[in-house]
Amino acid sequence: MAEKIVLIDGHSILNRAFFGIPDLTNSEGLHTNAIYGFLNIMLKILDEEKPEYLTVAFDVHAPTFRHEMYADYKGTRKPMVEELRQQVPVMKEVLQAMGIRIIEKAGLEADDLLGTLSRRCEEAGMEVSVISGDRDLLQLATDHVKIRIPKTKRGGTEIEDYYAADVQEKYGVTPSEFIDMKALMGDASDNIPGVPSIGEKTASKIIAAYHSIENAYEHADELKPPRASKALKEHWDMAVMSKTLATICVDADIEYDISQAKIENIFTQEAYTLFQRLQFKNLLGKFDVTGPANAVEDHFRIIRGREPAEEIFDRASRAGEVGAAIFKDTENVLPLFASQAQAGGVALCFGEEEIFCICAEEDLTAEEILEKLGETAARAGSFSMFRLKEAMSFFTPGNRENCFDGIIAAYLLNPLKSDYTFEDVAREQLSLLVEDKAEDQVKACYEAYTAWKARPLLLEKLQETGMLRLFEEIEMPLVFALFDMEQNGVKVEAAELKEYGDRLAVQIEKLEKEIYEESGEVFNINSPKQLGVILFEKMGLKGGKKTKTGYSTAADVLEKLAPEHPFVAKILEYRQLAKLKSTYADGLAAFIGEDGRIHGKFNQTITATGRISSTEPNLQNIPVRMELGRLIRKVFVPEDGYVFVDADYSQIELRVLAHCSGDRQLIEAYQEEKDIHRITASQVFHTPFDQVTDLQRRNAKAVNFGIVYGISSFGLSQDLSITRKEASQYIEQYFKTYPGIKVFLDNAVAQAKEMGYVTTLFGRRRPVPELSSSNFAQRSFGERVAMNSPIQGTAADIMKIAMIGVERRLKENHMRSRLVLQVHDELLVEAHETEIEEVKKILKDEMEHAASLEVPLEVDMHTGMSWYEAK
DNA sequence: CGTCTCACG
DNA sequence: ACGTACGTGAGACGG
Repeated sequence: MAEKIVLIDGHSILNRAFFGIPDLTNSEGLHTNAIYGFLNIMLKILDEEKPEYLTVAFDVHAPTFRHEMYADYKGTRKPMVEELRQQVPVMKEVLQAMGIRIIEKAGLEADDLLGTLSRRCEEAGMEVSVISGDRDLLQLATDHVKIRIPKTKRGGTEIEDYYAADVQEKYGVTPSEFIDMKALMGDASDNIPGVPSIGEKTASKIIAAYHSIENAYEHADELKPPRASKALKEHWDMAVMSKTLATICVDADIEYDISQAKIENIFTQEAYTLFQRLQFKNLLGKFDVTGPANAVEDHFRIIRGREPAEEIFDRASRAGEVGAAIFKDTENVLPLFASQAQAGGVALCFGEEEIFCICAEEDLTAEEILEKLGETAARAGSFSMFRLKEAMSFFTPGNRENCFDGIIAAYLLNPLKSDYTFEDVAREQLSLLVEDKAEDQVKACYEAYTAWKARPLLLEKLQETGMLRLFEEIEMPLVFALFDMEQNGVKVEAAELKEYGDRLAVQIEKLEKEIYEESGEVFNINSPKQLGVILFEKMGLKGGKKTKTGYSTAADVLEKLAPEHPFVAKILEYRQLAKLKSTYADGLAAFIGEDGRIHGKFNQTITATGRISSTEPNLQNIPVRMELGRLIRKVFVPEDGYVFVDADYSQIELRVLAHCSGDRQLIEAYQEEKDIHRITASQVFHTPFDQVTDLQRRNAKAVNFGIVYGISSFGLSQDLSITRKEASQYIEQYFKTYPGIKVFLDNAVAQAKEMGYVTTLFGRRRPVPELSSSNFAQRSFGERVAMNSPIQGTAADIMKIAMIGVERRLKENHMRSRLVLQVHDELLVEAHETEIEEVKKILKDEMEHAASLEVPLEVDMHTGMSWYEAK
């Protein structure tokens, strides 16, 4: 059987993949979608065809022979968008790593390379497949040269195949006649002019009848549509030129040694490393990874019984470094209570070949195993796990100082991911692939091994990125502070909450009735779609469309209509009440535990900036701005014998900005310790401090906020309901007043552009991949992120330091008071009534001294018998 | 499961 | 001409 070669049109397939696949970026901010798509297409074809040889052709971006001849027509090629351009060299790197032959030659287009190679290979008796997205190449089709055009459709790529006969069938002309057809009809995408007024239909008819433009020209008078006849005679020179442009060269002078195109193993170690960097997870499965992968499978042992288990724990304790994982008992759990599954045992690793799975049995219960685990943690040199905070609901590590959480490390190294798993860490740090199907015990062994093995690597990366101290001194201690806070929970009066909900229900029902009556029909007020139709069609209000699915009924739209239309005001009120009832009254009630407290989760690996997030329920968005909503805070109460002490930072972000920018004016303004917005207004509007009007102050405040968010004239104009021009003037004035701020913000963007990330005062990094986008909106977003993240992130760092300090002091002094909530710039402590003054002192002290800035950190504090009172 | 809306800092 | 204020989470709707 004849040997096979596959020839790929590099740029064309890369281009196809780029536009066919949604944007992907790796953690370095490198766009990868085109490379990913290219590889998928290539692998699919290799799989199908199993060729002996493979070569990828690229254009060299210099004017080529054919370009030069008719520079006017071929000169204006659109520049490639940045996201695609940056992928080209990486694509070549990938191919090289896979040992795939690349061919490119200055002065030749990929088409010509492909044409020449396909001809030569065919002559050498081979079967040739040419892969391209470009139909131009159809002219190369023969009985042994197959042109394959991939189409990215939903649900995979389909490939259209063309031998010479297929071209004939589909287009009614032979492959070589295809050139003549192009010469007549032209091709806008390739800047081939063609003959005016001749399109695809006419060209096809003419060439089918006369086979070449030369022959057609000789019979020009007979040509069917008289218009075409005239055009061809008048524009014969265009036709000739177009034919030259459209003809792919098949005898270019290139050196090509077929033996270099031989396909060896393309899944090389080098390629694996590169794929990892590009984060092509599902392509990694195609590699045959040997080595570390077997460490776990080959060496783990299942330990049953008390004595052997105790021996392992003992050996682990004496080992310097220990990795551990807890696995669930899947056998003795009713499916209904799966979420409350008990531990089935633990896996331990303390050496390359020391991997053990210790299972609970009758003579050794899970409780005992977990207790031993805590003791082992206390005695080991280092103790590594994943999701330590979650694991701590099963056991108590005897020492918090030597603990390591690989998930937290992974988060710091790339805070943009939506989830973090030990499998990802194993793959990224150890090139270790964990089988999805592995049973729980085996998975736990992998997890323990990964915890043990990846720890030094992760620490080294944290060191390299300047985040080791952040990790060791802030994030790891915070794990325990958050754990304690979750365990503490916050007391919520269930009965009062229900009463509040009932009161809302009455009002909601009343409003509902009125709304149905006034609109003349019963509809779902909660459905923006239905509501939009009622308001803007049935009732004919003006205030046009906005969203893709219909009319916008967002509050800011409705608020503009409300003064004129009491009906709209009722909708807004209904919305407000419905939200309070469903999200807060009913929503919170569902989370009250048997101890009368809500134990929400405080998550450490969610936000891109370093803030903590709160879920199940979200306790960081309990209403406060509107009185009716604020009332909910009355049900958050301290235990008998306790009082709430609430402490919040005053304008921490602006103070961070003052410090980080070093702007003398703003720093001095803060050292005055007066109303900062008024000072800003006074300086920006050149008005004496005590003559600043309310409007001026309000505007200055909005600008201050805007600066923190990464100011844009559009955003500010929206916020203040002014024109963009006015907003621009405010911003300009602001920057004139505080020139240091402008320099700081510009620097942040510049640094992000250069390095690809921004940092906080404590070294926390946030990558900003959006800055390399060619899309204006995306890029602008990146700029705002670059301005905002260092500020928001530094404030988050400071609060974390404060929390750790507060927790530490409360514990050190053996106090009964406890931290129950964190709301970004606010801490809520449930203080024992004998400890109130001490708690206040600790809060003030730890919060104000969490960081030493050029401006003082100020804390406002209140006490009360509910969160409502204490705020 | 994506979109819209809205609660917080 | 475009189309955004930064960071979150949850509930409701509707395909």
